[in-house]
Amino acid sequence: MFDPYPSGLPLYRTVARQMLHALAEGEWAPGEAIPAERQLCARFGVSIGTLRRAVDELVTENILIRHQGRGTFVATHNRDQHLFRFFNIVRQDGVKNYPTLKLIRFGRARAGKTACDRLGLSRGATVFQFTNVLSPNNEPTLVDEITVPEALFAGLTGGQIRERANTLYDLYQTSFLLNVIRIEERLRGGLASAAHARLLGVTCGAPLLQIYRIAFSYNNQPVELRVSHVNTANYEYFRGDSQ
Amino acid sequence: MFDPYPSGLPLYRTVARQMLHALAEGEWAPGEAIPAERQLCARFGVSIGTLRRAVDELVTENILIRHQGRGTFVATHNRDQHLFRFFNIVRQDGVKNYPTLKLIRFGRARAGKTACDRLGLSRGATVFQFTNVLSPNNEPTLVDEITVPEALFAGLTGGQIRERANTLYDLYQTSFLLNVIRIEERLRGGLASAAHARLLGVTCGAPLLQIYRIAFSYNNQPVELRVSHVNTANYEYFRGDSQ
DNA sequence: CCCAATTTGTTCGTATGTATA
DNA sequence: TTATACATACGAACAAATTGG
Repeated sequence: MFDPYPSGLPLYRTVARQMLHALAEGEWAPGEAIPAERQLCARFGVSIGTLRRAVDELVTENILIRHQGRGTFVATHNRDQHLFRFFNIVRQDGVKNYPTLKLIRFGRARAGKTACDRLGLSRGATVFQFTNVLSPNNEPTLVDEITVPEALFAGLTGGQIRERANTLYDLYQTSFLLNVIRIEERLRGGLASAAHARLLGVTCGAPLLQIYRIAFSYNNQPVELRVSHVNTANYEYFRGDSQ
Repeated sequence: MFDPYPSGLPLYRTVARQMLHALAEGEWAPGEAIPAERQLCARFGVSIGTLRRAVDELVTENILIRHQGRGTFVATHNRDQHLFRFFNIVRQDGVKNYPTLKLIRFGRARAGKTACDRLGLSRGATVFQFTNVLSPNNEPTLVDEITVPEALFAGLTGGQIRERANTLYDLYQTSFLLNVIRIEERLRGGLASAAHARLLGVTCGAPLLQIYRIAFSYNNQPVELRVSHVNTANYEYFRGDSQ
């Protein structure tokens, strides 16, 4: 059998990569339990210690979740602990409230230059573009302009976005088998355009926080480009911990 | 001997806390190697596996650094890998360049209400306040307004800040035994005041990125409050990874 | 250049504890 | 209660990197 993982790596890391491969292939689906440790030891031909270390890696990356006595599960985007992992806007008094979401626009277009670069698309590729207004505590606070490749999101409709039961990333996960496991964000200060001012209920030229996000799935595949404009009069972007 | 760490915790965690205690007491100084694993096993009366797990915790928190064949060292703020751990401003073309720093103001005052709250000070406590302009690539880009408690920084002078060889946090570490190991940041959009506009070479009312930072040492002790105003015309705040 | 001592890194396995179904 | 699963703790054996002679 072909071993796609060059040696020279520690055994626990090659096991982790093999598990990542199984996840990317959809062998283990989000929300489901993966086989028990002993079975995985047999499958990969390693000791319990080595296997646990491999699983440790995927757990610290928030790809797997362990529950003592129950099993090890593929992380999903519909668990409360994870709702705020990719939503860093909190009210200045510290209140965390998941926002309501209103779809303003949905369309299909050819990707621009930056979208091609950021999403790794070839020129002329088509994308879906849509705009959401997010309102924590029913206060319109963010405008999200989102771009995703049609190749990965075949058949996506505005109705799916409107009628989704959980977060957008849960929709990506359940309907398109795309698991967002990592994001990169770049933040700047900016001024409200007329359109953004209207959507957020501020004056044109008011200061806004701008966030440029790329969301990645397995194998560092970019799946979403998102530009957010945030009214930080009563809210702020919070970053805890280090790293 | 009194055990300050209540049981019920796993053994490896109590060992990690005891090591943290030794670090906070200054028994192991920044840049120095801590005793070898076997010696630590003897000292704490645990097996090699348990000790390594305790060390693992401090390594993932960037408090210790392991080097195979050499030893385990207390992390410092003057290593290249760590220079950018707490400096997240990069040029939009991706170039990372450590900035030159110019001290604009240095003074001593009574802490205001927010400073007392954030730094855990009692009313009327005195603080040092100083202002820096940071210029990556010799372009004035950030204004940092910094507040630190006099109780922790006894004798701090503007000269020390000007003549420091490395980063500010290296000065905190070497001169005041304060190790910044974690930060919290809150970001907002704002407009340039006249003073900030002059320092950054922008027009009054230009959009700026505002960063409110609290820096923590061991035991979650806050040691510094910092408000940054960033001109993001050519630079941006970058956040990689997840967590 | 090689050798030996030291130190951390990896892999193995066993035994026991704790949580869940 | 019982069975299963993950969590903790122990320690042996060997590999790999570093240092100093």
